[in-house]
Amino acid sequence: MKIFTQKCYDYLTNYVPKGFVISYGDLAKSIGHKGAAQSVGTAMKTNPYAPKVPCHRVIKSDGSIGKYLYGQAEKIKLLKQEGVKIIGTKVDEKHILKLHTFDKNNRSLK
DNA sequence: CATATGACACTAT
DNA sequence: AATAGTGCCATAT
Repeated sequence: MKIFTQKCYDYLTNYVPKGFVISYGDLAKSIGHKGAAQSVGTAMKTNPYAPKVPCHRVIKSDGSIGKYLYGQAEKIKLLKQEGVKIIGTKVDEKHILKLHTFDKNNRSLK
């Protein structure tokens, strides 16, 4: 059982491909720490493995960019380079990785 | 060991 | 729709 921070890096490097992003909250859930969204951010910050881990592919649940070690502008730049569309201040939904969630009728949401 | 902090999320205005 | 208030939780101090 790896520590939280380690799992974050592991998940990012192995499950978040170039051209896609995931929210802090969903990342937390994905590694089994539901509710620890803010902690994910803390982890990214305290362990600047810079380009080593694609921490620029983590955004807020409302689609907005969030912060970045080298500044939000840099984060946006990197994402664009990877082919992610930015609409105004938010990331295009098509590039956001979501958990397999369902609505009340048990139909998967897109 | 106890408190504070912050790359967040959710709800109610 | 946009903003403010409240809750969360792993780390840092």
